[in-house]
Amino acid sequence: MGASKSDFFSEKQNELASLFKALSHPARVAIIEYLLTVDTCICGDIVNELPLAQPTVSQHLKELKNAGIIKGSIEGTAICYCIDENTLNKIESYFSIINTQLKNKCC
Amino acid sequence: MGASKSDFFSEKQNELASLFKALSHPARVAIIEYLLTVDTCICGDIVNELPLAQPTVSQHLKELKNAGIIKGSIEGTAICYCIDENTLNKIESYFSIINTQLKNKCC
DNA sequence: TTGTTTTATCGTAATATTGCAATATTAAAA
DNA sequence: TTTTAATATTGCAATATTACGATAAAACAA
Repeated sequence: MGASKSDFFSEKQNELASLFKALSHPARVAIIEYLLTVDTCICGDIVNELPLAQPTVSQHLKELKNAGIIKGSIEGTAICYCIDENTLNKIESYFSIINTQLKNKCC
Repeated sequence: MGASKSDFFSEKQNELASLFKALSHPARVAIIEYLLTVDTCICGDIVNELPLAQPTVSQHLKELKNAGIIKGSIEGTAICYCIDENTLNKIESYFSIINTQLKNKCC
């Protein structure tokens, strides 16, 4: 096969897996970290920050946007990208809950 | 191509991407969540919890183990699996730092 | 209009992932 | 030793991902 049997898992599990998949490439981690280093939303120049061709970066940005991890707004010829704080807060909460539950375990 | 150009990114970015990749499949999210529902490490019976064949589950467990997200110890014929608290704490810290930094941003 | 800049999409090649049947391995039980 | 049970490995087919050249689309400038 090759297609994951997502029908057999809960919607929440699939959503979480999608979020992690969006972050599962070093280029996309690098994009997030670059967006963090600047004080405002970034219009243009993300392509110049990465060692990848423009169509490749565009594809990675699309995946981050589809997953809801970043937001993009058109600003003339350029597009301004921001991290979606809401989504990242949700991810932190998820791990926070896991780690709280782990406190009472054996290992 | 198809291979990611990991040489062009930092070691930390590659490590993070690997962790997220390990969590990027609903079956592996389900495994983590199942390990959380029990009070001790689980010996055996992970295969019965998932709608996947035994070799497939074994492969998913291997990926989680290689990423350092779970630990497995041999216990007779069975293998006992636990979540690696250390790794999950690191992931939470990562998002905690990101979210703190996001507090001072525009969007 | 024509040109320029920026980003997206298409098409395609290379590689990776997913899933499972068949089989192997390992350790305990009979 | 032989059997049984649990997990791992191999091999392979189906599908997904990654990367980029070529090209398109959108918005502004001259």
